[in-house]
Formats: sequence, C-alpha cells, structure tokens
Amino acid sequence: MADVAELFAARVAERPSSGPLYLQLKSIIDDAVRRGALRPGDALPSERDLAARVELSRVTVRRAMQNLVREGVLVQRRGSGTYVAPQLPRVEQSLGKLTSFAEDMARRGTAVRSVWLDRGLYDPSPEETVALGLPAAARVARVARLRISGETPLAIERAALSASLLPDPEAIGTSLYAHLGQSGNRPVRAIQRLRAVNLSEEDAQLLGLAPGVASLHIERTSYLASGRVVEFTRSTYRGDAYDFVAELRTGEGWVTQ
Amino acid sequence: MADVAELFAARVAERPSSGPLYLQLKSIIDDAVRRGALRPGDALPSERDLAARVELSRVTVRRAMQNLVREGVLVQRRGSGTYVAPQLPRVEQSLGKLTSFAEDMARRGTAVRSVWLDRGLYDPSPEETVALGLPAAARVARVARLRISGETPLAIERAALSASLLPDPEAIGTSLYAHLGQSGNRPVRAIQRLRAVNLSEEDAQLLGLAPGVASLHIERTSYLASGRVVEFTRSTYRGDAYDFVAELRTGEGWVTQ
DNA sequence: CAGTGGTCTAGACCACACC
DNA sequence: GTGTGGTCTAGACCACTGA
Repeated sequence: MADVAELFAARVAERPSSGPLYLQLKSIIDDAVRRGALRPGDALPSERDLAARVELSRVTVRRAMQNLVREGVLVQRRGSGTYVAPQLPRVEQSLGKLTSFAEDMARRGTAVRSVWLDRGLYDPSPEETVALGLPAAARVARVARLRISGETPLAIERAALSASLLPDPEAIGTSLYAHLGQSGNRPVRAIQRLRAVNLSEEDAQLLGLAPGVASLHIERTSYLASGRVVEFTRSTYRGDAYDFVAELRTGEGWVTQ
Repeated sequence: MADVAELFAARVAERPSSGPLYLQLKSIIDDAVRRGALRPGDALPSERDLAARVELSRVTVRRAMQNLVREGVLVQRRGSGTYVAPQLPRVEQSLGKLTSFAEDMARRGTAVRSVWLDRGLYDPSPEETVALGLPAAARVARVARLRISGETPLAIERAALSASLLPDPEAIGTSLYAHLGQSGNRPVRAIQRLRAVNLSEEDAQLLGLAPGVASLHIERTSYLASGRVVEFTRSTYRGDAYDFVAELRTGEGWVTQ
C-alpha cells in the first residue's frame, strides 16, 4: 500500500536531513519491500502522486525509483505504472560439469522455451576468425537464442561456429549439440570466461530489464577431442536469476590466500 | 579533445532525431572513447560548457555522462571535472584450482596490498550461525579486507569464522590461511557461489566506483578434511577488472544444451 | 577565489496503456 | 479520453577542488 508517504513524512521528521532526499526516499521504499509491507506485484503510487504527498519534486521521486529499477527492486511500465518486481527463484548452475538450460529448468519445475533471434551464415568478424581458427574466406554460422522460463527471459545465447561444421543453421531442432552430434562433431571440452557487466540497451530490451542491471557475461569456447574449436558462444544471464556454483579443491594457490 | 561538441552538431544534422538526445550524446562520447579520440585520463568539457556548446540543457548532458559513469567509461570528481576512466588490465582467475590474490597480482606484475576494514569477535548473525554450523552462544570472528593493486581497489573480502578456530583475529599476518595452517585448520575444499550484482552505495565507496556498477559477488564456504566448516566468506570483485575462467568437461548436461 | 560536479525545483511535452 | 512513465528545459543552491 501507499503508506510510503506517511513513512517518509515520519522518517523526515525523526532525522532532519540525513543525506540526499532521493536516497532517503529510496531506502524507505527499499525497506518497505524488504520488510514485506510492499509485496511483489504491488503497485506503487504514481510518480506525480507520490511527489505531491511527500512534498518533493517529481524529478526527485523519479530518481529514487529509477535507482530501485536499476537494482531490480521495482519495474516500471510506461502508460501503466510502477510495481514491485516479481522475484524469481534463483537458478543454480554448476561450473564444473555444465548442465543444460533445459535440465536446469526441469529441476526448477518450470516450463521452458527458446526464441530464435538469429540463424544464418555470415562473413566472420575478425574476432570470430581468431576464436574459431577460421581459414581465409571461410564463412561463419551464427545462431542466437533467447532462453525463456515461463514468461521470464533468463538469458541470451549467441553462438558462432565454422560454417563447415554447421552448413545449415536452419536445420537445428531444439538442441545445437544434438544436431552437431549427428555429424560426430559434439564438443568434449570447453573453456568458460565469466565477468559481470551492466546490461546494454539492446540486451536489456531482450531480457525485459532496465539498462544497467548487473548481468553475467560468459564466453565459451568448445573443442572437439582433436582440439579443433567447435563453437564460440557469448551468453548474457540475468544477474538476479542465476547463481553459478564451483567446487574448489586444494591446489597451489590454496596455500597463501 | 572537445570536438565532442562538433561531432554532436554534425551527427544531429545528419540524422535528425534518432531517439532520445541523451542517448545520442552518450553514444557520441562512447564512440570517441572507443575510437581513441578521447584517451584514458583525458578531461572532458564541464557539464555546463558542453551543454552550452551542444545546445542541450545541463540535465540532459549530465544524464548522458552519468550513464557512461555507471558503465565505467567515465569517472567524475566533484570540484574537479569529468575524465575518461583509466582502463585496467583484466585479471584472470581460475575457478577450478583457486589461486591466491597475491599470486594473481604477481602474475600481473603489480604491487599489491590489503587494508583491514574490520577484525574482531562478534555475536553471530543468524546467517553466520547456519553457514558455520555454530553451537548456541558461540562467538564469531570477522575479518574484512580491501584488496588493492597499485592505487586501485579491486575487491572486498568479508570472512566469518568460528571464534574457536580463530580466537584472536588480530594475530593474522598477511595470510588468513597461513595463520589457520599453524593450528592445523587449513581448509582443503570449498564451494563457491557466484552472482552478478549492482554495487551498493557502501561497496561502491570502498572500491572508488559509482553505485550500480556491475560487480561479481562470491560466497565461499570452506571445509576441513573432517567436513567441518572453516570459513564463510563474502567477496565483491570489480566487474571491469576480473575474468573468472572455468574449464568444463563432458558430463551429463553436456548432451542436451 | 572561481569552477566543478551533486542535488533539487516547477513546469512542459511526448508516447504509450487502459478504459 | 485520462493517467502513466519518458524526456527535456532553465534556473537555483550546495559542497567540494584547486590555484
């Protein structure tokens, strides 16, 4: 409910000027969500409405809300309103023996599907030429998918393969690896590189999130037993939906940390 | 240089109204940095100055710049000005056999040090009681460090241990594990859980970054050979400074992806 | 001191959602 | 339609940096 206004008035009264107003308002709303006074899906007062009630300008109210949108606490829909973000159960994914997207979702007990964003043969970028070890004049197959669980987009996968290994990208069914297996080209080993990035405008739109939300960017290079590179894949996972889990054992570095 | 203004004027002329003005300006500045026209450390025109020259309001110019600050492209210093962010060489860290912070930095060839943020005995939080498997009325040792390479803070580490394993946190030298080893309590196994998060105000301040910048949050639980939990550590790594690398081998999930 | 970024205001117009 | 968020403006004061 919108006792946000009353809460703010009370808080302002009890500590006069403890920092920027937009941060005070932000933490009041944030607290209300964490306490459960505002529940996922609940509507907040409109920006103009709240501004009037807490006696701040709309710009300041908006700034507090934008902060929370960026952190994934709230969602805003133009023409509709501002709502407490529905919270996703987090998905755990192992980093030692990688499990498939479909399996992860099965474990989570949710319907899962993919939407094709792109499928076709292209002239390779310099980066792809290097990563895939392509010969001169070779072409590259690109397949890009949006991974969706229920109604929620969870990840974007953009794979690049040598066209000699995947001459017809349209022929893939639901599983790239199953398709590669038919021609005996299923990878047996992969190197993954993870980093945290702020979502770009483009990826944010695909995932239905605000630009700037933290996400996990993963680059994977997969190899055949022969050592030949099969695929070079760049994926973006929602930061608020994924936990990646790794097990470490005693090793060199273990001693000094 | 500040041909940012001329560039903007030109671009506005060539494509009249291709989206929000602050995004147009943002991508112009972003491009200039990527092209190398603006180099790390270079000063940009002041917000008021640029606003006058591109004929936008200061608020709009500021919004473009703030976007880039959040993405780590620019840095702003109050009272001083706006600058292209110095770019860090990325550090690679393995997720299979974890290497120590000191070793990582040695490989990178940089001076490295730690600053203590906190060291002492406390009453455990409920979360710590569960994670460490503490008996009732037990106390907990907390040690928090800021990891710094050269002049750049790279990570925050906050460890919690049973006070029975670390009765005197002040006695730690530079290495927690070396200290634990003296009493035969060095861990032999650990589980790490990684996720991407936007930096909180507090952590952002410690790392000298803007709140909201993407970072990697890692929770590690370490075990003795006996299976007893030794430490529960929460770390925050700069997203723009770390790549985590994992090697995957054929396994169950491998088939379907 | 002058100049910078950080915050805040009041008001405006637009594109979109929902009725 | 009305109401929502999204963008933009002109102007103001503050806290800080640096000469």
